[in-house]
Amino acid sequence: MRVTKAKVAEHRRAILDSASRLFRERGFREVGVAEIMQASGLTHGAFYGHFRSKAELADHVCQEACANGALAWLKSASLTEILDRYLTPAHRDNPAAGCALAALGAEVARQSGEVQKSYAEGTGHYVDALERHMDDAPPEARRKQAMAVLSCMVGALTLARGVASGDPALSDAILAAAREQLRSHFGA
Amino acid sequence: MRVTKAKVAEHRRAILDSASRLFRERGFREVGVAEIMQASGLTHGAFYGHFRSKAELADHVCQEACANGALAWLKSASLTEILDRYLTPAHRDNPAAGCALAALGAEVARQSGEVQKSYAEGTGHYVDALERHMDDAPPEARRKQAMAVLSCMVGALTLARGVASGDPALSDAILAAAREQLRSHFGA
DNA sequence: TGTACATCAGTGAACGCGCGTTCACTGATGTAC
DNA sequence: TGTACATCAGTGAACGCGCGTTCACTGATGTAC
Repeated sequence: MRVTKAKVAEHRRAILDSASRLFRERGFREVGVAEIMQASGLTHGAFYGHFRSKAELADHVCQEACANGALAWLKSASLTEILDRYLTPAHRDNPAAGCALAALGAEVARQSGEVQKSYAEGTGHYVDALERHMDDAPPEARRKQAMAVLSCMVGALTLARGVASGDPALSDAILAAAREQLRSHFGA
Repeated sequence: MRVTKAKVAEHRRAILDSASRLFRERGFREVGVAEIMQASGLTHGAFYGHFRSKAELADHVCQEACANGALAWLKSASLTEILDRYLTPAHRDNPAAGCALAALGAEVARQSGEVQKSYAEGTGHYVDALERHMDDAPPEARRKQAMAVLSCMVGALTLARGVASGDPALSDAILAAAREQLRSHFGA
């Protein structure tokens, strides 16, 4: 049955949000259209009224997740605050609501050119945001420091997630070590 | 037709090697049994004479790739040599022959407990190997430094791969920045 | 403001393809005598 | 060492399930008068 224009927009938003969470949690391939629609409170077939294909949905999700992210917060918070929020067991254990760069990084390389563009732009923005916090360094070194800091953050989260079940203590230790090292080398 | 025992072992090795390359290059889900067998010079159906399932193959591949890796080399090389080999466009562009921690990290969390154990052990060994190179630090700090260095290496490679098509210059810059920062902070 | 009708978002079932897995068969290997 | 036979790795086709996609249908929405 037909539905209010407002409802249509609401449904589209619900699909994007469900997909964003599910994709970050389990990856593109492991999540089906049927599951996304169920999580959005709609039926399987309604999907194609909103998107042309699953790939198109993946494009939109990546663009939103990578481009927007928590950029405003990244710019206003201090580096210590950023590290204390990013490098935690809570973030590790909840990829669905976490950093898209870390969650989707490996899969992005196999997606469309659009997605890769979005991911690259998102990464660039993250570097920009971190660059502002590299206080005690000559200007031309700040960007390099920001890239190294972001690499360490993403890598620590990735490794911590990979070993979370197999060696929980190591997982916690990696997060703590990265946090400590980054703070002592780049912190205020 | 039946085949020499030596040939059987050779075929099993070929399957493991093909799968190891293909999985690192495109991920577990994106690579089919048929493709692995074709790359191994055998037919589709012969697979199940060697492994009980695709999941069992994934287990074995992870164990080999994560546990063994290039550990001997990691221990004998200097930190500068390690960084100069790991953080390069060549490594970025050839995941099939590259670091399993970086290539499989995101997917390992969705694999069996066996695989996760292997990944955790592999990560532990990498940390051990790097720890030896943290010369100018008190012993209790070396392990933390090693974990941060490994995080930065894996994260830089992941990010560089993610943005490789979307922003090639940024991709090269990330590798160079991580290499430079790690060398200046931890190098000999 | 009311009424009549065209539009179209959502439904639920069906389709078709790909992929993991199975199986009857083949013929070379390895073994028993 | 030779011969006869059982074993079994590999073949190629088929099966069946899951998933992305399509479609005829429904009935509420929004519009034209």
